[in-house]
Parts: sequence; structure tokens; C-alpha cells
Amino acid sequence: MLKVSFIKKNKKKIFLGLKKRNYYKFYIINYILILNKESKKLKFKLDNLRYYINFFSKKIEFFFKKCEKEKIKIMINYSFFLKKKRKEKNKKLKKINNKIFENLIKIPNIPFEEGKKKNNLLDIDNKIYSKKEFFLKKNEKILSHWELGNKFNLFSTKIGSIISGNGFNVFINKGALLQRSLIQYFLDKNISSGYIEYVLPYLVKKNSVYGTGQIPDKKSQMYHINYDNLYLIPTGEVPLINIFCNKIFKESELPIKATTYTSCFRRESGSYGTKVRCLNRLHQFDKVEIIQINTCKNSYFSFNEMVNHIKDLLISLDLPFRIIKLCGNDLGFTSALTYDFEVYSPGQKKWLEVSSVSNCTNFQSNRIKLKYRSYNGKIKLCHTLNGSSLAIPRIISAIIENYQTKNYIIIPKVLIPYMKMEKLL
RNA sequence: GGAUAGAUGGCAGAGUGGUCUAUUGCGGCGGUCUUGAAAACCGUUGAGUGUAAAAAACUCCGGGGGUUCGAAUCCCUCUCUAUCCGCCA
Repeated sequence: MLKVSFIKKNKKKIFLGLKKRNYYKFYIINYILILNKESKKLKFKLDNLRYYINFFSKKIEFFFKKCEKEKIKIMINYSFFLKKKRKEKNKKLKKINNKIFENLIKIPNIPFEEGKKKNNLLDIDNKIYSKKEFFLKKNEKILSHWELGNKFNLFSTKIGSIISGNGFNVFINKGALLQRSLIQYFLDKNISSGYIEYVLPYLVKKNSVYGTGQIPDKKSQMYHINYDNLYLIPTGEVPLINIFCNKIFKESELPIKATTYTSCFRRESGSYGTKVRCLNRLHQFDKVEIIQINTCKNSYFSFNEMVNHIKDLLISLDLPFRIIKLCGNDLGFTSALTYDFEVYSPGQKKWLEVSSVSNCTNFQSNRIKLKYRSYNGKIKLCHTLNGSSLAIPRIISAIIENYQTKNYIIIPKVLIPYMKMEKLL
């Protein structure tokens, strides 16, 4: 959520930023500014009324002690009149402030401006980081992950659909082991890079999904439990960021680095076709998540660090992947800058998004009141960053497609200690 | 599901109708002393609106509403938290 004071001072910047997102509802911005002016005027009048009411009440006390009853009566009459006025104006003010808030939460974050600041962003030269060898011979047919899953009995969306309906998957035997190994491997890697592990609730309060910006933007994409008014988390980022709700860090304590493994739940209404085929898109999937919290000065260092971390993970798995900087149009609601990581799926002949690293600047921390006390003693909003490390089902499909041979699937080197085997037969 | 207690500044915690303009302690920032540090001592220290910056002034004691000339304090309501009982992995 943007601050009104920020909008006031940076109107042009915001218009430019929103244009990049193809967000043209500038009237909302103007409306907010008009309402803000009105609110200021009213506040001024209210302050004056307040002042006189306080003034009279003190006089009353004074006369009361002197037992001057007639003067008290006059004072009370004055006050009574002022009080009525105050109530009316107060109601108006609250209405206006509510309207400002309602409109404010509809505005997405402003995209990162390149070049202006000295935040040396990591170069991504549209390079494809590639696995050197492919294990199939030229004349052998490349199978898709659903064919492989069937062939080696690793998972079944059919069984999933029997239990829970379309869009749910069941991992079986070695498939389940592969998922568990990946989770363990990713967590180990994150922890050794300084991320603290958390195990977190999958059901969260409305306040939490508001805090990370899923409400109002992504409300219809989340599962909601009416009975208890709780939401199923669409990503581990939600509980992981909300741990730090209302916190004030010392600058010396930053950056905070945290990681968690959770299942994620998404309704995915509106998705169809090959996009949702098998493991490509599920209503429930598992993911290891990392976040960082840093100062406004250093958040882009954190960003680079996270991008490099994910890059290393993918390189260690020896999968062909590319990094894409999202243009304003594709940016998530809360993000100012996002890099997507896509892994190549030879069976489907397309790229699968397995991670995205975002800097949400102070957009989320303004909502959850996450601040830090800087070295000079002043309190400022933190910057929050998040990234997947990584989305499990898509990594699994990429691994089995890239590592397939005619008779078995090779296990990537780094996973062998976890799987305690070298191939899936 | 039943019962009770509670929500006060960065944190702890006092305050039950009018000097609350919120006591105090810890923490933070600045200084003295010291080769440096610790300790001790001294000073300073919440947020918001306002302003070019300041100052004045006002608002803010979980949210909303009410009683009153006057509310952190009384009443209603909502949200959240804790404890006990019941049920249960």
C-alpha cells in the first residue's frame, strides 16, 4: 500500500509507474488527492472545535471550584452546541478517511525505476544456463512428465481427482521420495546460506492475507473457510512475512532471512488447457520459500543475493533454465521488481516458471507496520522480498523429463545422498 | 462448546471521571570519564496532521459507537490475546 504523503509528493512518478503496468485508473489517484484535501480541511475545523471544547471544560472546572453556578450554565450551553457540530464533522471525516483507504488499497506497487539510483542490478543477459548432456539418443522419443509419471509409477492426478477433484495430485512411492528429497535439499541449501527455517500455519486470518497484499487483489484465487473466516495460504510468503507483523527491528539486526516449506493452495479459476495439464498447475502444491527483510537502502543487495541463490540451486540441479525480468505489465500487485526463473521442459517443449524473486519495497511493510530503527534513531518502513526456492511439482517434471533415458530416470548428483539411489527404475 | 481475565508509547508496566499535557523502569540516541571498551554519571528520546524547514495547535491508550461540560478511566459492540474446564490428535 502506498502512503498518501508519497502520492502527494510523487504524483508524476506514480503516473509513469502505473503506465508501465498498463494501469490507467489515474482518476483513483486524483480522487484520493481530492479526498485528502477535504479531509485536511475537516481535520483543521475539528481541531478548532476540540480546542474550544477543551477550553470550556477547563473553565467549567475552574468555576465549579468557585461555585459560580450561572457562569457554568452558560459555558455548558456553549459546549453543548459545539459538541453537536463536532459529532457531525467527525462522522464526515471518518467517511472520507474510509474512502481514501478503500481506494488506496486498490493501487498496486510502483515499478522499480532503472538507472536513477545506484542500485547495481544483477545483469541478466537472456542467457540460457544449460545442461550439457541430454540422456536420450537422437531417435528415441522424448516423453512428457505425465507419460513418465505413469511409466515409472511416480504420481497420479487420476487418483488425486478421485479423492479431491480435478487439479489435485498424488505422489507415489519413489515420486513421493523425490518430492521429500527435493524439499530437504532446498531447505538444507537455504539454511546453509543463512536463512532461518520456520514451520508455519497453512490457515491464516484475513488480516494476514491483507498484509501481504493478496486482499483485495487475489481474493477470488484463494480458498476461504467460511465457518471460521480463515484463508488457506496461496504461498508460504503469507505466514512467513506476517511473522514480522508490527515489528520494529534495529538497523543492525537487518537483513532478516527466513525460509519455510509449505503446501500452497490456489483455486486457479480461469486457467485451462495445457497450462493446467498434470503437474503444471495444481490446486495444491508444495513449495520452499525464502524471504528477506532489509532497509530501503539495501533491499536491492538482498534482491541480487536471492537471485544468485536461486540461480545456484538450479545450476546445482543441472537443469536448463533462463532468467526473465518481468516488465511492468506482468508484475505482481505488490512487487516493484521481479525476476522469473523458467526451466525448460523438453517433453512439452516449453518453459515452466519454477521461481520468481520479487522486491516488494515498502508496499507490504506499510500494511503490516514492519519498521526498523535506523542508526540515527528514526523509524522507517522496511523493504520485504520473497522468492520461491523452488516450486516442487514443476521441478519434478523438469527433472524427470531432462534426466530420462529409455529404461530409467537418472537422479541428479546432488539428490543422490537424499534419495540413496542413482536411478529411478 | 462453556467460564474468566485482559489489550496503554520500541519493550515492561502504573494509572478507575477534571494538573494525564500519560508516572516509572529498560531500551535507543548524544555526552562526560577512558588509550579503547564496559560500568557509572549527565542530557535527550513515541507516532500522526501541520510547515520549505521549524514553531504553535490538535489527534492518537486494540477498532467502532454511546454517556458527560469533560473519558485511558463509565456503558454497548466488534476484533484479538491469555488462562481454566470439556472434547480430541
